[in-house]
Amino acid sequence: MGVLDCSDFDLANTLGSGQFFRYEQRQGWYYVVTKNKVFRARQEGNKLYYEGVSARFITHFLGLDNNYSIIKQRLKQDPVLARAIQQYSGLRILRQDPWECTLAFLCSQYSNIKKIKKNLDLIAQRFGTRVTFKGFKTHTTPPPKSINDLNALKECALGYRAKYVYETAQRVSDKQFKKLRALPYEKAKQKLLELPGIGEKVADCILLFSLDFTEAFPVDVWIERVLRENYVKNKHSLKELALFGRQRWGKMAGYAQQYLYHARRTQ
DNA sequence: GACCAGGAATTGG
DNA sequence: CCAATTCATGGT
Repeated sequence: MGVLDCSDFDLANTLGSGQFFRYEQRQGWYYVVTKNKVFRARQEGNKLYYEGVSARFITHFLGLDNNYSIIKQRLKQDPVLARAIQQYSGLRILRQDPWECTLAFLCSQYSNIKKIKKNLDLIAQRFGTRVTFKGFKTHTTPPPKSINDLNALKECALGYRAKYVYETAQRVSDKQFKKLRALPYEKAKQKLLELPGIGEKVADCILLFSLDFTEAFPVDVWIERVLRENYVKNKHSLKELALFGRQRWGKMAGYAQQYLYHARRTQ
C-alpha cells in the first residue's frame, strides 16, 4: 500500500462529480477501473492511501500534480464560483484515458449517471477482460478494436446510442487521440465532431476530461441552468453559452464548469 | 433556427 | 402506477 500527501483534494467529490463513472465505494475504499487497471484508494484528511497502481499513475490520473491554488484564486473573483469553490474545495479534473472517456460520454448523452454506469459495466462485461482485485470483481474497459459486434452492443441497454458507440469504435485508435493533443483546441474539437454521436457537449467533455484542454466548457442542462440563472439574461443557444464560458474564464473555463456543475447538481 | 425521433432507465408525483 | 426527466445528436 502506498500513501500520498494531498491538499486541495477531495476524492469522493472528484470521483462523484459526473466526470467519471467506473468506480464503486466499498468498505471505505473507492475501487476504480480505468482502461485495463484496477486500483483502490481511501482518503483520510490530506493523506491518500492507495493500492493497485504506482504513485506516478495515481498522481497523474487524479490530477494531484496540478496546482489548484492559482486556479481557485482566480476563479474565486467570481461570486457564484466563490461559493461553489468554498463548498467543493477539493474538486479536481481527472486525467482520463481518451477512448474510455469517449465511450463514457457517448453513453452519457440524454441519459443519467446510474444508467451510464450500467451501460459501461455491461460493455466491459461483454467486451472487456475479467479481473479481480482485492475481492472486487470487475471487467477492464475494452479498446476500440474489441467493440466489433453491434448486436452485442445493443444488449448493453444503450438504445439508439449503440450505433454511435459501434461506429465511433470502428473509426478511432489510441494513436489518433494522441495526435489531438498537439492540435489547438478548435482543431482538436473539429476532429472529434467528425465522429458519429459526438456533438459540441460530448466533444468538450472528451477534450477537458482526457486531453488536457482546460479551456473546454461543456454545456449540459445543469450548466445551462447555472448560466441562465446567474450570468446571461437573453436567450442564447447552447453553442453561444459554451463560447460565453470560454470567453469569460479562458484556460480555466473547464475548471469553472466543474465547480459550477457539481454545486448546481447537489443544490 | 425550430422541431422531433432515437431507447432505456431512473426519478417524481 | 404512470408521467416526466435524464451530463444531446442528427436529421428534417
